[in-house]
Amino acid sequence: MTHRDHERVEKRWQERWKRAGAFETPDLPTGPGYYCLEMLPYPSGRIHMGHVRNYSIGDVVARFQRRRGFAVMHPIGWDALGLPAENAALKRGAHPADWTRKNIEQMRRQLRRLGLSYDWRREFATCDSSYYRWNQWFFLQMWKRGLAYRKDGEVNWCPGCETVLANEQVEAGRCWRCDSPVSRRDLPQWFLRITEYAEQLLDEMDRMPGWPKKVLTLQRNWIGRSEGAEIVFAIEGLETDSRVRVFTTRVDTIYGATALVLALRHPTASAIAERNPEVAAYIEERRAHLARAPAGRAEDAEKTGVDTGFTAVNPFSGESVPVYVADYVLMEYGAGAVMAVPAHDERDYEFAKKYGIPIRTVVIPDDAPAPDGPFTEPGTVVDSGEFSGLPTVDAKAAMAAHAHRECFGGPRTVWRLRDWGISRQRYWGTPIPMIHCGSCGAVPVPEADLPVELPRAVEITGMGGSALSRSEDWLRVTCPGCGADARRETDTMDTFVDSSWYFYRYLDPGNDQAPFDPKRASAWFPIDLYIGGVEHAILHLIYCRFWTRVMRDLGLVDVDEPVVRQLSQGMVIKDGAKMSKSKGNVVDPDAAVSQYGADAVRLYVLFEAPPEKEMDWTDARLKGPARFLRRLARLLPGDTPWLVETKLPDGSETFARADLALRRKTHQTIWRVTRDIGERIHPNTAIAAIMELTGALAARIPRARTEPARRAVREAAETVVSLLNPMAPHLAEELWERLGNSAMLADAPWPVWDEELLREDEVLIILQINGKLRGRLETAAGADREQLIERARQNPGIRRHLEGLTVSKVITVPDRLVNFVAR
RNA sequence: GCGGAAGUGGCGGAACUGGCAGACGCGCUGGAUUUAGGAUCCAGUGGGGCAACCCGUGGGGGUUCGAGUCCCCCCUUUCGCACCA
Repeated sequence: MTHRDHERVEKRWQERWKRAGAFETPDLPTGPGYYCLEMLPYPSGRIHMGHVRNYSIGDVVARFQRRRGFAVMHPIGWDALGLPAENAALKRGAHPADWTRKNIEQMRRQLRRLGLSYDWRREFATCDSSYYRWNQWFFLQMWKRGLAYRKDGEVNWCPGCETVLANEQVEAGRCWRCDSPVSRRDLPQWFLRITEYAEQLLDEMDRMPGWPKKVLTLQRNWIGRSEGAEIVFAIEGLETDSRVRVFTTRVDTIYGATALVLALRHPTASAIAERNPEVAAYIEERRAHLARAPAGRAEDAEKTGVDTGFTAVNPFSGESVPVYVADYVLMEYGAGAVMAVPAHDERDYEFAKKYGIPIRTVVIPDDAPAPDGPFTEPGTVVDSGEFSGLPTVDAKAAMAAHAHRECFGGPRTVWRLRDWGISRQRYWGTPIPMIHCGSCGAVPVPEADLPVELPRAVEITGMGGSALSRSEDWLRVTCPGCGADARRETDTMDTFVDSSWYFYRYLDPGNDQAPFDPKRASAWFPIDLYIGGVEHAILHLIYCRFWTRVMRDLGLVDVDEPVVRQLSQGMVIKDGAKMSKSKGNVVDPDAAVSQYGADAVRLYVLFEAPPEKEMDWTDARLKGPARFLRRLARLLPGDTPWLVETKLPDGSETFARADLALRRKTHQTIWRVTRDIGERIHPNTAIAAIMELTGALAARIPRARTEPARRAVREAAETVVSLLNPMAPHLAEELWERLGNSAMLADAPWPVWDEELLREDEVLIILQINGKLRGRLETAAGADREQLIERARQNPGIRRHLEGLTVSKVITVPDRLVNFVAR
């Protein structure tokens, strides 16, 4: 096989597979099924190396499991809604739909060139209304159950373009297009009540051994369960709404509370502001300031606040403490108010120092001296009435219980996770199926009217809000409730909605009665392996877990979790940096495939590093795997015509030592590769093992003159080709055929190893004195311990070093080592 | 600051439950073939030493007959989160 042959060979096999429908999967598996899934790509225009890596890894597993006898579900589709399509529309005037379709065409061609074993009949794009109508349907189900609701939410607002901006459109606090300073605005937004599932989502993670620890940790932190207590303080002299709840994880420090601090947006802060112009002015000034601040929080910003003049009663001590309004208290977390304990909290300490709030120590360290600043560790409670003398842990429990008894609070758990805001003021997304009616309010679109399709004729200007809000024909409807004139909701859904359940749709992409047939879901789910980039460790991988639970509660699926095993593959970088157009370090997969072939490119990305690690693309290294493939192609059958005629060993042969050694290597390699792919998902070491076997095979071929020798060679040759198939499928098929096999390798069963041949009969024993290597010993496996020690003593290295020493003990590991402990 | 992960030849990386450190590959050196090669083949390749040997998995301690692997402390690099009470 010459340099240029790969193109012909690869095209040939891609056509064969297609013609034979080799990778088409039945809707319901007849035997055991395996669902191998990779994250679907966004059709940005061209595939990049991250895709090549992701899909190559998935393809290895899919092809492997298929040959192991599973019905393998291995689909692909397009995450086709989203902002870039609108940006393209702005830049070059193409309609988002056309731009997207064109990109899909192009990228599909690129993926096909890689020889991936997808069942292409299941392909769909999330911008198909036949898909997103089910987003809408799910939304309506959630609305019915109170899982979807509308409330004010904060958005990035560009006053220049008069539009809402996504976070990534805000650059250093300014609009990416017109450079106006971006402010924040409260607008009504749609939310999904994911917090309802926070506890389940968190607890289940203890039972998800197939997920990377890293991902689980990220998700745990994101959900952020926090155990503490809620305590009610009464504000003195304020008639309306005078009770303020605070959340704390350190109730044990409550006797040290020397202030009550409210968030800027706290209702009580507003009530106070009505009476106190100074407070009102402060709140307004701060909120205006924060509105101008860049998206993301001002982390090291200096804390500011204002003394309201009001006081609140600490229900534990009965003491009155001043009430402040300050910018460091978050309205969205806990109760939106905190008790300030400067002696035992960094932030309160900083705040108290600045405003002269007293610092009162109520917890002392158990063994260390008290620190200069706040003491935030657990210790022993002091000066705290009846609770004095208790260790922190006990005080927490006792005080929370006390609060509960006395009806001014009690134990409470709060979550960092917020409800999922799905509203986007965009055109190219799933329209939220709601109608606003003057008399009925927000009314759901009747299910029979779904899908609410995106109007094709819109003008995308990037100004003046979403294009939908300017699409009068589309906007105007009659209210399904009262028949009055009404308007459609113009917000569209976050595209994370699309990717939260797409993998169910692959099972039944043509279904127009339901999102999918539950029988199919039950047959294929949970997904056995889900591969994608680490960047989705949190959002996508939590949303899709949430969605599956909602679907479970709707009775659509019978699993709690969608994914058994998750693999977060590392990024592909170049010269130590992320590939990007601006850096000009993008490697185009097509160019590499044209030069070296899909097999070589696949082999390279698989071989270069284990999947979960970052991988630095280096052109020069691609030569290694490419060279290996070329060498193999020359070797088989090459100038070894007898290879095609030779049979496989059938047990009747008597093998010479070298032939037996080759057979051992063959079977050991089957074992290793099976484990490396099937269990560890480390194609890199699988490939190394195959290369080793190839080396042994190549060395043996010219010496194989007897029939048994040739059979051993034939076995090794077939094995190399067969094991290589998941990684380099085209060349493997080609060589398999050249070796005289008529059936496709894709349909051939995965090789099995002979246990007998796994074991070496000759072993190398390591000889040590006090753990230091002093000699080696070749011997038959299973040698007797005493004999082994005797033979070890004869070893020149051992004899020399044992001279003058007394052996106190000999440690042996059967078939491995003899270690003399001597002094 | 909090939390996680990782530090092994010139480079990417191997090393199952503690038992030959450096598999496999890139690169490099020497040789062969070649008009030429950024093609191919053979041999070598952790460091030091003529050698026997000695030293080597970020640094320092420890456990063990034996540590890349287990425990403690430190350093570095990375990735999340970031006023979450």
